[in-house]
Amino acid sequence: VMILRSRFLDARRKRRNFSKQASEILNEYFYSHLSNPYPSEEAKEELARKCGITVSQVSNWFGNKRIRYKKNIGKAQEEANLYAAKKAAGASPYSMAGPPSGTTTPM
Amino acid sequence: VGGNGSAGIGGVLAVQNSLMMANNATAGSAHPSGMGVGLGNGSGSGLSSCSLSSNTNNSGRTNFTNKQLTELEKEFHFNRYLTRARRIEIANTLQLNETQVKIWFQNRRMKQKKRVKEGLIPADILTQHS
DNA sequence: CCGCTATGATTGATCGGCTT
DNA sequence: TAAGCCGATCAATCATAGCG
Repeated sequence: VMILRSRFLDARRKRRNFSKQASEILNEYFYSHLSNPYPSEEAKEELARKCGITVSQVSNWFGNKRIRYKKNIGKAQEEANLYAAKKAAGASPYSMAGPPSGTTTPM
Repeated sequence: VGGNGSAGIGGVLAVQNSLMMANNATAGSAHPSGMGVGLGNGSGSGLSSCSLSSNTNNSGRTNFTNKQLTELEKEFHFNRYLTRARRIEIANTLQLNETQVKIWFQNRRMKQKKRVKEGLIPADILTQHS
């Protein structure tokens, strides 16, 4: 049993956390577009370039981020929200529309 | 951690093994497109019962066995697209639904495309052109 | 050195849109 | 009109990195 179990540790799950800076860029984008955190293919390419990762990795990051963000809401996530608020204040040519919720999300 | 309740011992067990690898070509076209907005969603899961030979988890996710995956891979290399007849035959042999076989092939194609796109995997057999 | 959490990747299945 | 495919995403899970 369990033999076979991943014969050779494929280079797939051998991940390496992205650089702090890459995470910064991704998070900034994510929180700056909370109303629609779905970057276009072009946006993904640019993010990938800035972060030094592949487009697929950017897609994976947003996929994981969206889901994990939802699973929290009301936790440190809101705290991270000020992340965007702060950076957005500085420069954000994007439009911030309807935030997820005013105060606390009843549910 | 056996995540799923796969038999504790002497069972099917099996974690994502290294059952992948393949190549092929065929480029597709990527197009951006507007889509739904905002997070949120809400997959309506209406599962219940079903205790046949389908190993679905608590969710509606089917855990294919190594045998099934091996057969599907084999078939995929033979043909990246299925005919209705072939699909039925395979579904029958592997005890899967036609839909599952169909979906598996679609996902497999996308997977390969992705590999070719960035990864250099290719070489692909079936480049019969020019 | 160990246990737990954070995080990147994989994948069966779903959704919308377009084609046949 | 229905069925299949594509592209993107979801949702659950795996496996490892990293921190205390």
